[in-house]
Amino acid sequence: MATEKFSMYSYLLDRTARRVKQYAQRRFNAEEFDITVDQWLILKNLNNSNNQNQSDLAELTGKDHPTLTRIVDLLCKKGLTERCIHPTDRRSFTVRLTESGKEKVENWSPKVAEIRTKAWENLSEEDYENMKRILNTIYNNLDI
Amino acid sequence: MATEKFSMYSYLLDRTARRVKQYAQRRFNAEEFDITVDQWLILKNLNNSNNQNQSDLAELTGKDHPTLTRIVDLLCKKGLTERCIHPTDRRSFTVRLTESGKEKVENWSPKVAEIRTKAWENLSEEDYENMKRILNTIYNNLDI
DNA sequence: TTAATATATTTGCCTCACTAATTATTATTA
DNA sequence: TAATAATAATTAGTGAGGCAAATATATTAA
Repeated sequence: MATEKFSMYSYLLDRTARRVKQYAQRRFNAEEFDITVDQWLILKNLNNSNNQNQSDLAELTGKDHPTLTRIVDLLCKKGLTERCIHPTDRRSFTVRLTESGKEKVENWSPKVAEIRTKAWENLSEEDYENMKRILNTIYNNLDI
Repeated sequence: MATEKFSMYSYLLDRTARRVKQYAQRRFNAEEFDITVDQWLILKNLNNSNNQNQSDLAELTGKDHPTLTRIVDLLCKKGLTERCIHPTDRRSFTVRLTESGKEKVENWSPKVAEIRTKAWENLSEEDYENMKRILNTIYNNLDI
């Protein structure tokens, strides 16, 4: 593809991703959800497969290790998750939802899904599939 | 659109935007470009329309004001831009490229364009247009 | 003209991303 | 087994984004 002409995508991607996060965060705040969107991502993943070690959890959620460490710190401080010693590897922790964390995920999942839906007004399922394909292609093109 | 099923876009958007930025930043670093991708965005915009005040520049680049202030601080510290007093409004500064800043933009623009192109392997112009449309629609759907 | 309001920029505080380096532990190999 | 390498998690430093509040100056209205 030509060069200069196609440089704007990084700007569009960046600002759209930021707005998507910002919009969700404001809705979270307005509902006094008391959690960040990144923290929610971790909770939601733990709800699907609890008791992950941090490395796997980082991989699953696309966070790097230092970032994941800090997010888990914050979640533990809020009493939503806890670190447990790994049965066979003393370098590792597994992270699991507390009761309070489970409740949070269950009570809020529908609301979050509704908030997320807003972005797709005026767009079709085909758009959604196209977008998924394009984003994944870009992601893989830039494999590190 | 249905709910839960369509919630993954925020994750895909976020991780793709991050990888796009990360890839460019690593290439910048490898070339000893000595600048961040966000700083480059500001320089590039100034090159198109020099002597913007900070508010307009923030609007143009999609940065919020505090962030723009800090990026301009760093660019000034590097001697690539300078703040000039606004002729008629003493609250404002205009920002302009120094000679060194202009050189930087001119010398590096082709390289940056080449770096940016990498993301579009295996994708068509139609994909590009679709993606632009979808991202802009999402952006406007979440108008703040 | 004075008072109230609006605007441009900056500062402080918190969260997150990326890199490099550190610590503790486990696995490998000489 | 002893030395080396690899892995899991953390810490430190820098850049950036978001929000709220502060400062200085302009604009508007009473």
